[in-house]
Amino acid sequence: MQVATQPLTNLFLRALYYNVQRLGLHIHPYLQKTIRPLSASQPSSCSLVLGYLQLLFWSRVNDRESVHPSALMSSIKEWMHLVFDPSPLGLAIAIILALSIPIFLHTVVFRASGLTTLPTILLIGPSGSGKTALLTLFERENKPATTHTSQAPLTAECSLPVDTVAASNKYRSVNDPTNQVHKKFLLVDTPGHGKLRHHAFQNVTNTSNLRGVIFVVDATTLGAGEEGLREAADYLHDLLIVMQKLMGEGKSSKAPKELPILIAANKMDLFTALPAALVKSSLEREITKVRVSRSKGLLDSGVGLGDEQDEEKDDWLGEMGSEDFKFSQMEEFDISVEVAGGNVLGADGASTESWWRWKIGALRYNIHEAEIAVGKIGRKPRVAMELRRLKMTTIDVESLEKEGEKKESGAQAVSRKKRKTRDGKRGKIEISEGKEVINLDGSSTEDETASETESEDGGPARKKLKSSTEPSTPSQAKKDLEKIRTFKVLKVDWYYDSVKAGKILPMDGYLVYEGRPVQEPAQDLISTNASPPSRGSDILARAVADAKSSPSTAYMKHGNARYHKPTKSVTRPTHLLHQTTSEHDDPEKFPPLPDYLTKLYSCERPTPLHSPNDEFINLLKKIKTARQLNSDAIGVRAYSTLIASIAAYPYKLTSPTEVLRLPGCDQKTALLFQQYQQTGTLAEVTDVENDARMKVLLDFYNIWGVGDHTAREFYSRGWRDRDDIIEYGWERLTRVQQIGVKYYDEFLTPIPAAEVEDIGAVVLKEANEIIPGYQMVIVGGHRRGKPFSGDVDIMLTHPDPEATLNFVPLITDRLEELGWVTNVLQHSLANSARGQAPVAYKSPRPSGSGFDTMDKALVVWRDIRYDKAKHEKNPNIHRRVDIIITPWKTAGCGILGWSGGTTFQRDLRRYVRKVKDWKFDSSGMRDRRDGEWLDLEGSVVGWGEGKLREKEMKVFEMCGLAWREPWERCTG
DNA sequence: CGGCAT
DNA sequence: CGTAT
DNA sequence: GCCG
Repeated sequence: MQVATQPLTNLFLRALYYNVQRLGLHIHPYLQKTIRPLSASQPSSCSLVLGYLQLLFWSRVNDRESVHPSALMSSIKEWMHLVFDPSPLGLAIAIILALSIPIFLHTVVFRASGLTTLPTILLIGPSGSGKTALLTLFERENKPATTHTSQAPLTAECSLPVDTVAASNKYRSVNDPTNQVHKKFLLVDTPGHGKLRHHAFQNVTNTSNLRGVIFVVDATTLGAGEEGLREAADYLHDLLIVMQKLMGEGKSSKAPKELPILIAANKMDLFTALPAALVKSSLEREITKVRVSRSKGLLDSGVGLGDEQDEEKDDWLGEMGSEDFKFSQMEEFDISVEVAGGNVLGADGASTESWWRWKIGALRYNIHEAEIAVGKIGRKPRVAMELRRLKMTTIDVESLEKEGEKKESGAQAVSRKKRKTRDGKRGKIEISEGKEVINLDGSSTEDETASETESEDGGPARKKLKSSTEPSTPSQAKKDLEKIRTFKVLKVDWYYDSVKAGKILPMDGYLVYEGRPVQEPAQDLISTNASPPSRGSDILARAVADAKSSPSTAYMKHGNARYHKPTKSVTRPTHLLHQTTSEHDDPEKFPPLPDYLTKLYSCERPTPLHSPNDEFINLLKKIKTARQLNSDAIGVRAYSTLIASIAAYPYKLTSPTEVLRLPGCDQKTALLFQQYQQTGTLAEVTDVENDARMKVLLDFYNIWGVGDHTAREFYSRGWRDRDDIIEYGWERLTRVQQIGVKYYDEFLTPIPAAEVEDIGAVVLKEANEIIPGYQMVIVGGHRRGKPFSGDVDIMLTHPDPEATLNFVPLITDRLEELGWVTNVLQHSLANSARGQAPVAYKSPRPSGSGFDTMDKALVVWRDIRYDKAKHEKNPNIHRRVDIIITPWKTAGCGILGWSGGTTFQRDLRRYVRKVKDWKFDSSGMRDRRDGEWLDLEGSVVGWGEGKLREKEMKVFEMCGLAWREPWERCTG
């Protein structure tokens, strides 16, 4: 073999590739991206093989299985040499390997499914751009034919050399097994003439297994104002519309998952040609024009005959409401646009190289056509998770069988909840002397991997999955299944052992998971024979859930994200309010609207803890939460406002028109009320509650330390319950999130008012042990009169400003030492940013005067008192406690800022901004014009009993607000 | 159509 | 981006 | 989603 000039890597790759080939395998190229930096110069096969190599390397380093195919051993040795050889190349490779190892733990090798149709690429473009020449080039690899104007679509079966570089003979060796490897595909040329364009468009919509479109333009005719530019843009616009529509249909079986388009700027060799970047921008500019005139219907007749004319009118290319068209707007429809220059007739091979590369990308295998995946995954839930991440929806064959059996025998499905006992986790949360230590280092990874390999689900135990569930139970469902191809996940060992045996071994012992790919429009099929979410780790249920609730892809197709609203009401309410003049709807008959309810800001009106309309309000709160989880912050704002408004209404609502009178409520709110009145519930709430995704998001969102963003992030990783988080993501959680997960249930347990007061008393006592003279107010929900609280908010203040300075660490340390506080989640310096002292928030503060005060600590609390005779360990549950320290001079502001409901707080801030041009927060009030601190409560002197309440009242007064008792600030 | 608490 | 009200 |  010719070794001298070849890097060892290459040799090894080819050896490996040969083995892969012998087994009829293809490497899954979604790995390609990660490897590109290494193999950019040899795009195709080598990078694929490299992807596999990383797996070998990984298992070598982690040497857990001692199985190594002897056929590969020598190569591996060579490879290892290279890696440990301090050559720059070896080093670079080693680094890349190390970085990408986790990615390769999953699916790696795929066998191509028996596709009935070859992957197809369409060639489209105006006449004279050189399409046919390009076709011929690709077909023959080298010599473009001379031009002729094509009349009908021309199809050529082409072979893509797996290694493009091979064409230029750079790395080719005589014995190279990759020489013979070609991937076949169809290249369809379409006529360029305007009158024949419908052929091209029909091809886009009708071609099965369409992988991409190449739009060829003549770069010499694209100068500004030239007719060629206009024509090309025109054509491209219509083409993109067709593609957009196709992709927009989304779920239809025909639409590909993604549809890349290459704009091949031809004839770049001529000096009159526009550079590729310019081609792109001028096409974008021209398409913007086309788009505008199309939407006005002006150019309707200009384009072509027939089909597109009638339906075209209401179509808009790209992002709705966008001023300028950009190719990037097509991403939303999974259409990636790439512009690359080249030259069909060029002598040098590089002239069309970028086109080649694009084509290989478009033709790469994707998991959806795979039949077998091999990976280092031993357990089914993990497989399910990885598949979710790859958006590969399958139905577990095992669970389908169970369904079938159930139907026949009426036997119960043995719901053996297959969650692994979470022993692996114990290493992470250690309990020592009643004080929990969250172990943050990665030391437990080892166990996890180990427990993964030895898990009960993996290995031969799985053997009886399908083949051995013998014909004695000839369920029809099962028989149907046999006919449909399934997607199998096997342990890598199958590959190793196969190579060793020199033949493809039966998969029985290696099968980790077998599933039936879900054909997209098969939803009804699923929902009829499946009971969605009952079984926790049931892949079937998850597949169903996923199929049903994929709002992200479904809605996002149209318009921009801002208008993405999950308003998929099943029972669609009438869109206009019926104005039947029954006595209930007669505005005259409504109870008089209290004058405070004409007020726009919720801080201007009393809002009691309970309202006659609590039931309706609770439904609205659920919609609000749904808005939050769907990243619609503005929707949250809107619902907060209207909830606060309704909560302040002292009468039971009787009609939708009555709702319209309330501030923050409008048509939409009235309709919601109407629906509530008629059905006793709200369709959107029902939808949300039945939505598996929303359930999961809510569960995550309820973890302390996890907000809506992170909840969605967890979901997108494929996690579906807290166990998934613990199993797959524990090391990546922040410390407080780990605590949040650990005490999930305890933190959600309501705290009775008496316990709240008890905790307050303990904190006050200990504060006074440090510095006597402290005063304490329990703020938060408890102060508003809630019989149960979610957490405890203790505000401490002291007449002496020196006492409150830097007090938070003192008190938390003491409480921690005494054992009341088990964890400090967060020490906050929020107030210190502006300081205890009056200081302009705009101008940089003068240094030196006590700005290092920590004003609050968020801690985990547990009562240390328990009956030691009865219990060995402390049985009390963990509580969330906030300890807030405020200097005396702003204590009124502090208490006010910590006592109102969220909406009350917002509206208070909005109010002082609008009415006074002030800026309020719990550390005080400032003037927005000059940033000066305003002393609102200085007129209250002394520090005796009742002074704090007086100070708070003073703040209301100075703001021009009527006093509201804390229990009148329950805005929700 | 911009703004929406700090 | 999380927390607090 | 409502207000100015």
